[in-house]
Amino acid sequence: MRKSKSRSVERLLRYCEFVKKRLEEGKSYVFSHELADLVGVSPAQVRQDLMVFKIVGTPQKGYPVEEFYRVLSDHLKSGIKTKIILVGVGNLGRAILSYFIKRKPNLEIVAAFDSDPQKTERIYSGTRILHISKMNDFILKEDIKVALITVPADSAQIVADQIIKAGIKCILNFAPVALKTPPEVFVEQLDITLSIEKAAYFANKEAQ
Amino acid sequence: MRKSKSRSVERLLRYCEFVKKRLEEGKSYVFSHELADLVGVSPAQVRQDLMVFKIVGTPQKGYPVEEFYRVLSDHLKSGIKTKIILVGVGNLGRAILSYFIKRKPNLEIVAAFDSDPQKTERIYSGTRILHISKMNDFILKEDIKVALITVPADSAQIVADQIIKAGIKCILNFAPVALKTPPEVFVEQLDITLSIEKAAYFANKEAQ
DNA sequence: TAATCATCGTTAGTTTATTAACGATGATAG
DNA sequence: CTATCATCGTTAATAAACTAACGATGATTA
Repeated sequence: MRKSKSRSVERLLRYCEFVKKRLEEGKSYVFSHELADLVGVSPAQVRQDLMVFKIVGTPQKGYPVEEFYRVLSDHLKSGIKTKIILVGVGNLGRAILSYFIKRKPNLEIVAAFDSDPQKTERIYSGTRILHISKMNDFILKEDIKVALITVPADSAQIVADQIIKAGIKCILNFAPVALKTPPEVFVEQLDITLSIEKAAYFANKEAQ
Repeated sequence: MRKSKSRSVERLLRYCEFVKKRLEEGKSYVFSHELADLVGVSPAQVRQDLMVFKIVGTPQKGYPVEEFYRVLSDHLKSGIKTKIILVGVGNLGRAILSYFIKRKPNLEIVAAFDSDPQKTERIYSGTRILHISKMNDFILKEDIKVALITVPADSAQIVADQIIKAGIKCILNFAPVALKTPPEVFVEQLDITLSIEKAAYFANKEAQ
C-alpha cells in the first residue's frame, strides 16, 4: 500500500483532535503556526495539508474551526466503531491491552488471541482472550480489518500470512521483523525496543 | 539533532542482532539480500549501509559474519550498560515498565518518576518509582542521558524542559505532542494510539 | 581453461517529505 | 483613506531516504 499519505494522515488526526478542543473552548479560528507547533512541522506544511481538503483560511484570522473540524472528522472518522484484534498475549500484548482500553471512543480491541491454552478463555483488562485456532472464524464473522501483532519475531510472518488470508487489511507490527505482505495491505512497524536502543546509541555517541 | 542517520541506525542495530545469531549458528557469511529481507529494504540499501563501515564482502560468498559483527557492535554498543529513566507511571508507563524489563542486557530502566505520591516510593515490575521532586538530582548523580516520557500530553513539554536542563540528551516521547527541544537533543516520537488510529483510518478507507 | 552467474561496490536517479519563497488578502492602526 | 503587516494559497526548491543500474569480481561449472 502506498505509504504516501501516511505522515499527513498522522498530522490530520492530530489537527482534528486539537481543533475539536478549540471548538469546545468556544474559539472560532486557528492559525497554521499553532497547528505546526502541535505536530512539529512548518506552517507551510500545515497549509499544504489543508489545501487538499479545500479548507480555506483568511489572513489575520486563520482557519474557521467549525468548518475545519467538520471537514476533517468527516474524512478521518467513519461513523462506526472500528474493531481491532490483538495477536500475542505476552508481556507486550498485555501491556498494550492494559494501556489502550477505552482510550479512543471509536476504536475497540474486541478480542486477543494466543496459542498458549493457559492464557486463553479468560478476560484480561476487559478483553476476551481466545485460542488462536478461533482466530480465522472470528475475523471473518466479525469482519475485522485491523490487527495488532505482538507475537515473538519468529512467529510474526506466520501470523501475518494467516490473518491477511482471513481478511485483515491493516497491521500494526510490534515484532522486530519486516513483514512480507501484499501491496494492498497497510503495515506499520512499531518497535519500542529498537527505538530505545537507538536512543541509547545516540546518547553514547554524544558522550564521546 | 540531525535525524539523518536515524533510519540507518535502526537497520544497523537489526543487522547486528541478526549477524550475532548467524555467528552463534556457526555460519561464516551473510548476503545483502538476507539482511534486506530482515529489515524490509532493498539489497542496495544494505550494501550502502555497510559501505560506510568499510565492511567488504565478496561476490558468491557475501559478507564475513565475524568481522561484520565485530565492526558493527564496536560502533553500536558502548561497553557500558546504558541507564534509562521513565517519567510518568500511568497506564502506558506501567505497560512499558512491565514489558521492557531485562529485555536488552545493556539497557536498563533504573528508575521511574511520577508526581502522584500514591504511586511513588515503591517498586513496580522491578523498577523503583520515585517522586518527581527527586528527578533532577537523580539524573545528575547517576549521569542519566536517556529518558522515556509517558506523561499526559499537557505535561510532556514541562517534563522535557526539566530533564533536558538536568542533563538528558535523548528522549523517547510517547505523549501525543511534538516537543520543542534544543537541536543537540535527540527526540523520537512514538505514539501508539496515533498509529492505531492511522491503521483504522486506512481500514475504513479501503472499505469504501 | 573459459564461460557463466550471483553478488559486490558505487554512482546516478527516483520518490517522498518538507521547507522556502512570494504575491495576494484583508484586518488594523495611523 | 492609506499604509502596514501577519497570514494565506501556491509553486519552486531542498533534503532525506531509498532503488535502479551497471561494471567488476571471483567462485562454480562445463
